Amino acid sequence: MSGVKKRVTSFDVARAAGVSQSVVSRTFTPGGKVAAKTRLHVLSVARTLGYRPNIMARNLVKQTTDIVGIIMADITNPFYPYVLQKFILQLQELGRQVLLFHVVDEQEINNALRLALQYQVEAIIVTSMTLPTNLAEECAESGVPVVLFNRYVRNPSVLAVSCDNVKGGGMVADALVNSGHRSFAYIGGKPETSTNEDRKKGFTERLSERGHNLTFFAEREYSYEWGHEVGKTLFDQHLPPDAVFCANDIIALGVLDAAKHDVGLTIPDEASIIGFDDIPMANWPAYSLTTVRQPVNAMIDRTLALLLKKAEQKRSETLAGVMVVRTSARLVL
Amino acid sequence: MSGVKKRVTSFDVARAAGVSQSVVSRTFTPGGKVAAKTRLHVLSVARTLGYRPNIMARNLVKQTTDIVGIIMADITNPFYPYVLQKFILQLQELGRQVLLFHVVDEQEINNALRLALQYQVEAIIVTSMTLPTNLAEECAESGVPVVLFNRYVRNPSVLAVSCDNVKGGGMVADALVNSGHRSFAYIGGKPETSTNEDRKKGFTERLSERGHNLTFFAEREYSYEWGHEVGKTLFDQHLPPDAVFCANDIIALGVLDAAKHDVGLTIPDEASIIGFDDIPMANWPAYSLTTVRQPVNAMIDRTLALLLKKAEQKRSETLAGVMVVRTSARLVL
DNA sequence: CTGAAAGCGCTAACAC
DNA sequence: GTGTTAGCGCTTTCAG
Repeated sequence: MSGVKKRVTSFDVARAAGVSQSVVSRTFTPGGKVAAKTRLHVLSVARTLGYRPNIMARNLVKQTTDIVGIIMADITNPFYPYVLQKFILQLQELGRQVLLFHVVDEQEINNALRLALQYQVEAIIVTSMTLPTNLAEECAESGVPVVLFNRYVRNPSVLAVSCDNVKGGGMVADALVNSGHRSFAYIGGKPETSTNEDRKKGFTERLSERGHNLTFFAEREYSYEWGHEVGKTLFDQHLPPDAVFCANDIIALGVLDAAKHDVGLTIPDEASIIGFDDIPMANWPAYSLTTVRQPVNAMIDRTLALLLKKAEQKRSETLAGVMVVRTSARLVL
Repeated sequence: MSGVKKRVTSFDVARAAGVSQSVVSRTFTPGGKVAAKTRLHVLSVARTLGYRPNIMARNLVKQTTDIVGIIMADITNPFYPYVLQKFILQLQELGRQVLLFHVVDEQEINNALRLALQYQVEAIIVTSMTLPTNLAEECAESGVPVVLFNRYVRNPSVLAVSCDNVKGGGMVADALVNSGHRSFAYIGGKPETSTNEDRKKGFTERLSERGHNLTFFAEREYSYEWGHEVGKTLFDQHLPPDAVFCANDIIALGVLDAAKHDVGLTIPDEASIIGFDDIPMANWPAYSLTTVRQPVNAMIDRTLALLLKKAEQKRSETLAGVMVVRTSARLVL
């Protein structure tokens, strides 16, 4: 009624229960040594007073936090909500909470990181962004482990977990060549990102090993709009490619829609389109997108292991993806 | 190298700079009164030592937090990533951070809420879930404002911001009836949720005012899979409805795919399908879904106002949605 | 303008 | 078992 309620502290409970404050503290500490009846009494007094232990105060004295910072850029790409959900669920099970930072561009990662550090997070996960080396070192110095998810940087001191994108690109090239395709396009995402570079590299290198080249190449960002836009120009050429590999699914969906709905092609008869990630929409009948599935669960597990398991050798990891064959590409297996 | 780095505290900086600890504190306090040259000196010492103010400690003494808790269930529904992103961006601008809780079912909201409270959050946003009344009161008692986003409960003491779903359902009914449709289906989401009940209510009531009834009705959950499944049985009837209103877009997309790809109907010629939300995919050419757009930005603004603006009359709000006409429904305007 | 001192709410020895 | 005491790192009077 009258403005801010005063907080109920362990002292209040102690006084009301006729015990010392430490007894209250012990009552709320998992292994705390308190006589069974005392504990019950304290608990009941606490309940009637509406007492809740202040975790922040606890964290302060324990010199630790159970908060993990997640810095995320691309949250509207359907790949990430699942990732985020899974991270949170796992972390919650491990007794951690998630402080989520959303950054719009790479500049801001700087601030986000600093902020996270100020909140004394126990560890930091950075998704779909790279870290300037100096920043990485700053984190290392402050003793807060940082792991990049789905990206990596050259510097081996920055831990990262990602899919084997080079291999993934190679698998796509092989499948396409094996099935008799003859002209190949690569539609990339954001330039200079490790995912984009590696998928492109894996694809083109395998292609040339098999005696083929790219006939079309473009890259800009990881979005449906970009895929849709470039798809329209791509298939408008007088001799469009018969195989298109897109840096991720959301781009591929845009390309697919351009091919089918804007240009009027029959897919996969007139062109094969393949993506990367295996987002939920890839399996929708409107798309039925052939793609390379990232081993998300395993990637998340490894990320958490690198972040929170104390006794383990820590080094970056690359997990293999698996090809998911649907009907957006004409593949003979 | 050697395990955990010791934290650098304001005392360390003070000692190294030859000043008192309070000077260091003031240096890092926005309006702090410190001689310009002292501040510069402290700042430089702080930098070389790698000092970062400990926000948790500050929060403890200031008896406030700049952390807002968001409790979210449906994060993989494409409607929510945008909502989440927007909330975070706005909150970050207001100098707040977001502690994100993901709950799988309504049971867990209990825990999530309690946890959030223990972390001394300044305010709590609950999306797409309702609050048992007792919980709501507990929050009120602890003085932490809670706002439901996109749901509400009868109890007027629980603040909520949502779209005018009754009106939205009515708009859809009107549009459909006006355009000569004759048999109407409602595919709902999760039963007993205010969104589902209100959209259904608005739709069916307006329908009956106009002399029509529902010929088909089903509800289960807000998911593509549900829409897809029910869509297949719906259109497999010998006299399927010519107008289908779905509780949200993601369901509608499933229904649409069932109609087009599983049953082989031509949309909108053989059936009109309308959704609710206006998620990004609704505008993709593969779907071109006619829908009711929720005024998300305004809803978010109002939510934050209710949560953080101190001097304002607080009561639940309902904002009007707007019909977005695309091509999944045969509408004459 | 600067320093000393008193907490914020809690945990963790250390005695009893 | 329980109480006492000393902090965790910081802000904030209150003197100087």
